[in-house]
Amino acid sequence: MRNRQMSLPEAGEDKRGPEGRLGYLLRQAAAAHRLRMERALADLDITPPQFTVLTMLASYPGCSNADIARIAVLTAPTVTVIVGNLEARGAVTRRRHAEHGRILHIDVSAQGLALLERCRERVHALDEALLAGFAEEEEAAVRRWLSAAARDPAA
Amino acid sequence: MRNRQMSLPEAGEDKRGPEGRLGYLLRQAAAAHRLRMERALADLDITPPQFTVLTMLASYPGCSNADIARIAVLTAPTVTVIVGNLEARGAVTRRRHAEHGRILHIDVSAQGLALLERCRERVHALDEALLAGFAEEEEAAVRRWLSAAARDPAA
DNA sequence: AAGATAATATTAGAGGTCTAACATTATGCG
DNA sequence: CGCATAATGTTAGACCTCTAATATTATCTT
Repeated sequence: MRNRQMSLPEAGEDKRGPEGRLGYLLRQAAAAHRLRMERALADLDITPPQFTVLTMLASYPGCSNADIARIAVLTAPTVTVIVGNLEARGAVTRRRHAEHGRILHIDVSAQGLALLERCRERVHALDEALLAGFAEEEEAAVRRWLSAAARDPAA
Repeated sequence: MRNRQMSLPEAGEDKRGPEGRLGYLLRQAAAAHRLRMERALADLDITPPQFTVLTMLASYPGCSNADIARIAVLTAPTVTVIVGNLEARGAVTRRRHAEHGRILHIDVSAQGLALLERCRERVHALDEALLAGFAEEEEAAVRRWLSAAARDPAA
């Protein structure tokens, strides 16, 4: 049932090649990268968002749910879900702030640190692959563009 | 509770500026663009994925669930959800193939077409904004890079 | 013609993401 | 001090996305 009547386009053709709309291209590229990461991490039983949050927790130990939401540009409920899954998995633990009774500090467990190391190699390899065949000037343009697109999600 | 003990970074600083990891930048940029689209379309009661699928259905009328999954690079269950919501909303209708009893053809309703037109203006405006401040050479590099990143989600 | 293979559509289950609403705790102002 | 405001964490509900499994229908092979 490939091309029934009017020959549908293949992936990368038509509006979905380099001439397509930028927003569409951006979504496709991000979805493909997410899927590659998901599959690269699947046997370690960790998801890409969990890896991202775990990385931040390792960089800024003891920060709170709200802190993570701010630096990861996610909402508080989203972070609650991700940290909940990391906790259920044993990668992080939580403790109440000494004086501020409401705040919960999050710490990466030894098991979580070991897990993080194993993830890093694979994710970095995928990141490297994103640059294959591009000159430094092009890379600089891409970085500048992505940073600009990431700013002001509210605007 | 801004900077409690060790001064957490602001958005766009640290690993999240143009020097950050490309995969991370890509995710942030796509998430920001998705959120902008969500908010731009919210009052029309349609989501970005629904807009994407509706656009494809208008371009290739009468194609099936599986056709959409192929050209949008999504899985069949995902498309089932999105088309189901479009149908519940009255933007599309479905009919059985004349001879192939299993295939369901999807058609955009008049209401769906009118809706699509209203969406297009807003989405195109957001797409234009993605290019503000970038030269043609840079745009070409970005397009080439996004297309490369979007290829081979399985690899 | 009969059985094996492939394609289509759907359901179930898990996880991520948002908005809206709520409960709890800090902080600030009169 | 006491109340208003803000920050933190959570729950509820909706949607998108995946993998895995199932049912139905077409097609191919022998």
